[in-house]
Amino acid sequence: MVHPGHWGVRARVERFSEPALLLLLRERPAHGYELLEALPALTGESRVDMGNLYRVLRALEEDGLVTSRWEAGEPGPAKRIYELTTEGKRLLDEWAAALRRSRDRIDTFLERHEGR
Amino acid sequence: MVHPGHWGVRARVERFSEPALLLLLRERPAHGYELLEALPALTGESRVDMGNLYRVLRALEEDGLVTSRWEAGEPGPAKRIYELTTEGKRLLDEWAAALRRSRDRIDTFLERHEGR
DNA sequence: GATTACATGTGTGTTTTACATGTAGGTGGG
DNA sequence: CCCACCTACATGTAAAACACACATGTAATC
Repeated sequence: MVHPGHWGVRARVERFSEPALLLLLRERPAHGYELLEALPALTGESRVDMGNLYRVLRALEEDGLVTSRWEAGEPGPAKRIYELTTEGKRLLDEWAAALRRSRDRIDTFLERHEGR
Repeated sequence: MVHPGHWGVRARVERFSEPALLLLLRERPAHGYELLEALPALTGESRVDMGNLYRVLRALEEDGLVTSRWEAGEPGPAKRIYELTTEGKRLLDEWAAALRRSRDRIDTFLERHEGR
């Protein structure tokens, strides 16, 4: 976004949907589409990109941070249910720690901005 | 960073060096190298990339958010001194507002993470 | 006069994010 | 029954942001 005379500012945290995802999954197992609908409440974005969401979920699974199983039978297309592993919970805690540091940095900035 | 079994988390705010830059310039005009040394205290990063810093400065200037003048005479190489414009100050305030929202989102996340 | 430090840049590849599109089963209407 | 639409999962690709490496010139200092 640097240069088109536009300069829209959002102050997004990089890959914030990732810890949000992990937090939702710690609360209870869920399938992708469900997470897609629950995420905006946490991220503040109006919507989250599906493509990236599923990619992150698969990558998380590859590294053993979540597990998944196919849930058939119910009406509608088969759902892939994701569940957080112990490793995944550890990652979530790392994210929380990093986010705490990030928040403190923002606070420092804001205090300095108000002029103190 | 998604996929190589690595999952390093930093929770950086996107383009955070930009508002940091503007804040420093509001405090007083400065040249690039000076900003480079002052930035880590605000951003929390060990160092800031020069290339990107100068690119951001030029882009800001292109859009009238900062102005610059060459300062010769003094010992050492000529310095390009950057100064914040009124437009630039307005942008800084927008950033501050966005950062406040971002901090509140993080707080919401953290509270939900502690389980409340 | 070679080396080091200051100061300003450019070039290029990687990572992250956004946008567009594709597949496929189930549901309800005409 | 077949067409439109919804749910659910997935890939392709391009733009944005970022990091790493390199290039240039001036001046102090050894």
